[in-house]
Amino acid sequence: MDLEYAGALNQAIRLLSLRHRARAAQLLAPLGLHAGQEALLLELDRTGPRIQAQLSEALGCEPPSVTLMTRKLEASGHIKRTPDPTDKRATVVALTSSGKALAEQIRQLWVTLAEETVRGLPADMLEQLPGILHTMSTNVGDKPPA
Amino acid sequence: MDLEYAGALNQAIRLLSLRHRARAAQLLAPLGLHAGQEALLLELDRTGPRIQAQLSEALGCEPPSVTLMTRKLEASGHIKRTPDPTDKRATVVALTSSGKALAEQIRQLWVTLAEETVRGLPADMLEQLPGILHTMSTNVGDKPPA
DNA sequence: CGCATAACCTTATGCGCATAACGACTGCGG
DNA sequence: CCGCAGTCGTTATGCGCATAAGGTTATGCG
Repeated sequence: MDLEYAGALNQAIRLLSLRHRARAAQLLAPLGLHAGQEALLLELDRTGPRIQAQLSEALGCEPPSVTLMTRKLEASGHIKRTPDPTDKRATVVALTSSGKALAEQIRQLWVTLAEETVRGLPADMLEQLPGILHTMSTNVGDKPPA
Repeated sequence: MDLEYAGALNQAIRLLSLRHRARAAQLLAPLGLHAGQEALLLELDRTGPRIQAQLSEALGCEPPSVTLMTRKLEASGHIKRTPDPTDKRATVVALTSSGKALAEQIRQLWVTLAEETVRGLPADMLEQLPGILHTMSTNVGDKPPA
């Protein structure tokens, strides 16, 4: 692999990360949300109440991050945290009604963001793109099987 | 645009961002670097000494971030910050010899990271990929011309 | 020439993410 | 039944990033 290609690729991924996240933050700000929180709300809306460990897995971030995010979203009134009756270690996280409403708005914003992001790309690329991105994620992200 | 497609796309970008950055951090840790610092060193190595405002522009992050990163890299001995003789507001940032050596190592690691990232993708996609990513960055990132 | 505006940097503060270290609980093997 | 490894969550700490506000120097315009 070429030094120049590798640099261009990594730099492109880094820039896309920064800008996509920044744009998401702009769109989410009117809803009173910070970038990253939307994923948690969408996941809960998609699958129903879940344990924090499951959220951590689904969101691709570590348990301490989930602890803080859930605390803040609870303070904002969008989720509710209750002790799991069957496992005294765990706490289940569920959407409140305001959280459900917010999830719906986020989905609309995400259409806007996605359209904006892929503007000008050929149609056949649009088909492949999610798969490509997913492949790269798993290539670079799967836990060491130890 | 489809709600489902938009969700998948944004989620894929978010996950790729997290994992690619996390993997970069793993690779950079043995060099004593944190993710994000490598871009600054590579930029300096590519273009020579620069003003912080130029770095801010090149890296795609805000001036306060550059201030902190440069302070820490200076504390690590990899760069040197000196007042600009022709503009008393500005400070020019230059690589030290240890910084130059580090930049070379980073370039090697980036080949590793890039190869890992695109593993399994078809060759014609590899050609288009940097352009695609760049297009998405600029789509979502250009400053409002205000 | 003088003054308002703009550019460069810094400080303060806050969020999302990470790792490390810890206490609480579960559940399995002896 | 008990002890111990593994799981769930939390706290503490640190980094990269952001925005907001302020100080200093440069510059362009009347």
